[in-house]
Amino acid sequence: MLPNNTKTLVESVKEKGPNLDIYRRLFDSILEQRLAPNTKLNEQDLAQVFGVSRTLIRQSLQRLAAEQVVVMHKNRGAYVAAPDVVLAKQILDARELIELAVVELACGALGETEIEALRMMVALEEQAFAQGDMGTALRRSGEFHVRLAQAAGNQPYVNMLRGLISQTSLIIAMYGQGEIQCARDEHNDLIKALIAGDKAVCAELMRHHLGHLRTSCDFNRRVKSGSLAMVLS
Amino acid sequence: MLPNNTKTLVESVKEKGPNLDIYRRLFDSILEQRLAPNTKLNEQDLAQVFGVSRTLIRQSLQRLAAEQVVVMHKNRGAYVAAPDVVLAKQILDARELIELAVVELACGALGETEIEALRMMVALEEQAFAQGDMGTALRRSGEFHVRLAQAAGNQPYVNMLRGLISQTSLIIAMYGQGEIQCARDEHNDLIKALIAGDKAVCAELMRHHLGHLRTSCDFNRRVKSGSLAMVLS
DNA sequence: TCAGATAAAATTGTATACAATAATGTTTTT
DNA sequence: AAAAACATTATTGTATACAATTTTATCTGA
Repeated sequence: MLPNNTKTLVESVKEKGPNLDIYRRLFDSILEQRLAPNTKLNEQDLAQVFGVSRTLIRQSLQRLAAEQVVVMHKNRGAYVAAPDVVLAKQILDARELIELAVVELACGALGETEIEALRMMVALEEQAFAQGDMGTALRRSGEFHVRLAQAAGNQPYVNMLRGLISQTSLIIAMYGQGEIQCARDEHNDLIKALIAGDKAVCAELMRHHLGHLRTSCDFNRRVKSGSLAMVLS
Repeated sequence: MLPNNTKTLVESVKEKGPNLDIYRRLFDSILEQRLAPNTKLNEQDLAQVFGVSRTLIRQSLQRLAAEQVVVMHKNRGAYVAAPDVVLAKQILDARELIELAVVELACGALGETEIEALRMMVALEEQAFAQGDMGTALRRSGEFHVRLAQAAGNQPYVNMLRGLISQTSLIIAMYGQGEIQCARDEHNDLIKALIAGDKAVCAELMRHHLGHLRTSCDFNRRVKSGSLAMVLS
């Protein structure tokens, strides 16, 4: 059996507003890295934590599985996904493809409202970072990118990117090291460039931004925390 | 109320091998356009048709909804998705983005096994077409593209493309006119070009191929069949 | 006759109960 | 003591039961 990280799971999810639905809370918990890759997601435990029946828990888990944030093994339950090195690189490639397309669309085409919203997201991200809440900062960093895709005005891009970004969180959790957030000003730079409207510059900024992500990962290292438990199981 | 296309639904889904699971059968039924956009998917009816409880039906519907093939309205049930003109264009744009990336990866990099598999898919598609089974032909056409993405070796591309292709089926059902399949030889041409290994040629072929899709759609026309029922509901 | 209100039916949403499978612990055998 | 076989427990998979909501049908009053 897994060394009981079930309790950790429970505690990491509790004490939040009761308004957010179960899916969202699980999703955010994973994005904020309070649920490590390979963590087993026991249905009954989660049902108790959230105060609902297993029915709703299963719905959420299945939706997360459809997004590749969770993997479900038949008759053996759900686990936080843990992309291997090969998949991790594919995810980052795919993300770059989408993000460059987004930037292409958004460049010089942002309305005042959208610009304001993006600036707000950056502010929130920096605030979380300043408070040392890295999990929230990471999640908000992702939300910035999703918001940008929304501003670009292509719904499939938004959907696809959302999935890729959540998987990026998993990749960072597994292979990340050092200061991933060190380049968070880049979001502000990107906004400026998008307003300026030079597509080549925007694309280069985004490429550079995502490049940081790659270089901050050590794909040689054997995976982090949760996975050990998985191996021992 | 909707003019009872529930019976149509039932008949369109029945008489298939019992091995395929429910999700797959629903998915294929939509891809083969036996379930028109906006068709209501009644849970109890489906449960009876498939001989299972609503539990499994709901699981399948929720998964289809996660893939945007079905939309679920709270307390009002599931309907086959019916992308509007704006979304339809976004979907085709997104599909082109992914497909071009796939072609870029696959160009000159296909193994003998993959080539053989792709040729097989084309043969199956043509066979269905020859037999006048347009639904199956359309589905297999999509499967060819998915198979190509698999051969390209990037899993996220496969996942994203799968969703986009299924939505393309809906777009064709709603806006398509004339001979969509008229250019089905293009799949064979594409295979040849991929083997030859000229990326520019491959990209151009794919662009052209997807261009056919756009030109075969009339986005001015008001949507087809099912949607009227939706309006009347 | 038609609009609105009210009652009945149908449909979806959630919880619970039971079945099937896997994980764990104990006993038995060598 | 180690390994295999069995029994027990825990967990997931599916069906059913009940609650909430919406839709349809009926009734009422102008």
